[in-house]
Amino acid sequence: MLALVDGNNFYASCERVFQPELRGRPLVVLSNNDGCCIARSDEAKALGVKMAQPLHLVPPQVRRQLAIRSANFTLYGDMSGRIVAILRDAVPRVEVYSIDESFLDLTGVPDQEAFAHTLRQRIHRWTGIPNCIGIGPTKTLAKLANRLAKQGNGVFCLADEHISNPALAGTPVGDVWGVGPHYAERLAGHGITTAAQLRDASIQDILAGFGATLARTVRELRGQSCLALEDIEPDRQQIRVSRTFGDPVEDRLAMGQALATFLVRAAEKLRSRGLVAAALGVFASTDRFKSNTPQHHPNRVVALPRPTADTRLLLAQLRQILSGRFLRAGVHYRKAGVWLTDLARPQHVHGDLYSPATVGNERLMSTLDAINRRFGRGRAGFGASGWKGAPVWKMRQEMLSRRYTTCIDELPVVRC
DNA sequence: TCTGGGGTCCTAGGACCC
DNA sequence: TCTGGGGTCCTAGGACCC
Repeated sequence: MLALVDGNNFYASCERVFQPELRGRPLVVLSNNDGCCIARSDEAKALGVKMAQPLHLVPPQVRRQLAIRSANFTLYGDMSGRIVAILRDAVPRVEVYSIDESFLDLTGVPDQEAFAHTLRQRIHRWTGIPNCIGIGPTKTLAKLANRLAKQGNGVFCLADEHISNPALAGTPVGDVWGVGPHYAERLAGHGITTAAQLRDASIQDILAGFGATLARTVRELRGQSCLALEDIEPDRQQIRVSRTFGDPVEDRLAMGQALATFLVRAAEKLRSRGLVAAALGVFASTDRFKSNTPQHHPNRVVALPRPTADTRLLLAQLRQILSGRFLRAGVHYRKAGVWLTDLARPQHVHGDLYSPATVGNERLMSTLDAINRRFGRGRAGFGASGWKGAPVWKMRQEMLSRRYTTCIDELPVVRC
């Protein structure tokens, strides 16, 4: 049996831990650049705020009632780590599925429901994050059980004998993990609108009409495990860093500095995972919502001469891309990003007979990383990123809370 | 005025091989 | 009039996830 532990309204709950005045109030957390609502407290959901709804499309009378925060991923990432530490202490095998969800292998746990109740309370007490736990024989059923737990008392078990129970008949098919809006609509055309109907559909029909992924979901709903617990995280295939700018950027120099900043960050992520990249991609785009202005969406991928994790070599490639006709003069770009692909462990890279398989100065990079780890991200950097004050391309974050758990100057103060 | 960021997997079709 | 069969690899696009 597997358990899925999920933080309730996770980002909103993280904000509430350190800002008690937000408790009981309708609260939304916005995406980067203060664009969309990506987390909502129960009270905000009750007011009708939708997931990923742009804030400016929330009706003014609703918006007036909302407490609003900019996304504070530094805080959420740290809170997530605390929860994972509790989980790893409780069971040997944990798969961290996302920032607020983990799968647990409950093999060997005698009374699983009692265990889940205890664990749930411990997480709440030790971190302040309310959470729910779903238990089921497959990941898909554990996900579904988690959803049912949220409607009930925080823990729900979909044991084998219950897989045919009314819970699945009462669950819209679109709420099943792996069924998105597009599939849900097409399934409805086949008369399948509930989880129970999907479970009972013909595997052949689903395979032919929707492909292997959804057929696997059907099997999982029947209690046949098709998705293993991945407690050893597989290596990334791609690392991407991109941002929407607070204001459109026309200036080539500013665009170059923005892209260099993203690339520096991507290379840090690459090294932190012990990988090298063999290809670099760069893109930029104009505001797709402004159809009356000139649109341009340049996108280029280059193979690197040799795989590397050296920021300087990557920046040299970026410079080369930008020296061509990548950007157009006079165009206002709204978003840009870089991605590193064809990732590999350096010891697995094939070289040729006469030259090293990978290139780059590892000692220099690890020294740089050590400095930034110790003194804060960006303390030592590269001229290409720009250095004179706040960049013109910075994102909008007008309601950002403090880094309560990761910055010594921003710790919460308790008075009594 | 204002619309996120970062991932994965699968499939169909084209190019190419013998 | 007549034009095979079987395979791999790559890529773009679509679907999904949080």
